[in-house]
Amino acid sequence: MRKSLTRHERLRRRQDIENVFHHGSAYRCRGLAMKCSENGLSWSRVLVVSPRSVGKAVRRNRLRRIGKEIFRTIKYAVCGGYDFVFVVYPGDYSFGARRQQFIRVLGDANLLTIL
RNA sequence: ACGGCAGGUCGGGUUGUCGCACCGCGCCUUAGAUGGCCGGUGAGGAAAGUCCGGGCUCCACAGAGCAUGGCACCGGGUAACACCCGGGCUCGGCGCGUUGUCAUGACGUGCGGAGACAGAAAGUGCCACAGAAACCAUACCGCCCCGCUUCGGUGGGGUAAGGGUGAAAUGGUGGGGUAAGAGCCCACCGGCCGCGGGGUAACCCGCGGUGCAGCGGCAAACCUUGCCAGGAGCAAAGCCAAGCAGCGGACGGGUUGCUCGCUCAAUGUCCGUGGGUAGGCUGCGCGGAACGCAGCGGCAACGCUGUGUCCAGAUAAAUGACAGCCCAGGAGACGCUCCUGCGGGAGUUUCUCUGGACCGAACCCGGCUUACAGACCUGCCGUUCGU
RNA sequence: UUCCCGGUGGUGUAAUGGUAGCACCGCAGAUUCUGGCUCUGCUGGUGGGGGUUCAAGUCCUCCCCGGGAAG
Repeated sequence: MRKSLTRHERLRRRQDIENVFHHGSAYRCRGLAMKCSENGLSWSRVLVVSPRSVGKAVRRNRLRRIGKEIFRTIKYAVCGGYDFVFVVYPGDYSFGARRQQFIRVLGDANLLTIL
């Protein structure tokens, strides 16, 4: 399976994002929060966001990119048909630790097919 | 060699795997830039703060003035500026020379530095406390003269040199003069006025006159003078499809044969128009105040000419993840070399560990300001070593 | 992205350019058998740097922090 993460697999419209934030189910662990809701499509869409408390634009951009990278690499195991919003909180975590956070939160939501 | 100051340049590189965005009249595919392949490109010196100045867009606009805001030595640069360059003046620093003092100094000159540097003889206002007095008048302690005196002082007058107050006290220093004093008089310095010379100008130099009652400070207080500014900002603005609110028109039942009128129900259906917001496209990055190199002009900022290059375009917002090697830098270990005051210090091969700051384009430029690990270059200063 | 406000002790607020006050809180003492109330005293502040001025919380300028508006 491909490991890409194209424009269609990202949440881009303001209306869709507001919808997930207001009506989605919430899951969280230390360092990460997730909201998701069904989108009626055959594939999933994702958005990674870092709050103001992380720091300045450089640090927030970097956290967001790491989050996108993690989702890209574990995408093959995630159920389709959902919109995800990940909120990445600050903390001194390695790439592997961040990856475990994503897997745990998705597991709590019962949206992992294998593993 | 080390350290400091000032100015300038740069601000990690490279390989592999996976991944992202844009571009190509590239190729395949598809109803269709739908998907794929190939190739190219992909953050900064500050992209930051949003403090100035422009371009660009729309609105307003006959012309002029007022208000408001900004700027303010002079000349140049520039599209423009509160920026830059050169010059002047003032201030303070260091060095040198002359002169003087018990001492601090004064003057001249050189170097490098700072300055929002128009006007306080147009007017208004403020200058707390202290002080006699803070700008229009004058005297607290004093000094001097005259009178009285119980010899302690006291009354009248002159004076502003000395003391005192204060951030600031009516030009400064020295001499003459005087009852004591005072630009009262003189010399020098300062100020003002006039003339001459130099300079585009700011300003400078020289000569002469004037005792200087026009003369304190504050304009980042009001203000005056001169100059410059119409307002908003790419979320500007334009276009596209859809068509919500609204607007216009058409379409009902009953009463009667029909029309008007009245009444009832529906507050609907269809057509047209359609502001704003949301969506898409343009604006938006191949031709510009662009960048590199060379030549010429200019003290310089900068300009001109020639030649070459095309160099990010995202939009909940593209440059990432992992691994390896190299390059700077830091720490440690075993050795080796040199110096030694025998405590140690300096340099270096190899190995190990560590390790790259400030920070993310959002219409685009020119500046300013602020943040910043480290490296390199140039100049000056200091210390040490060698010649 | 653009624009606009604000910052004074721990908290809430005053201050024509001229000694930074007031209230609550805190601390100490007095009063009380003890605590509270009350009384007396004290600690502690102009967000930071630079400039103008004799003198700056106030005027000018550059940063820092906080809040708000437009869509």
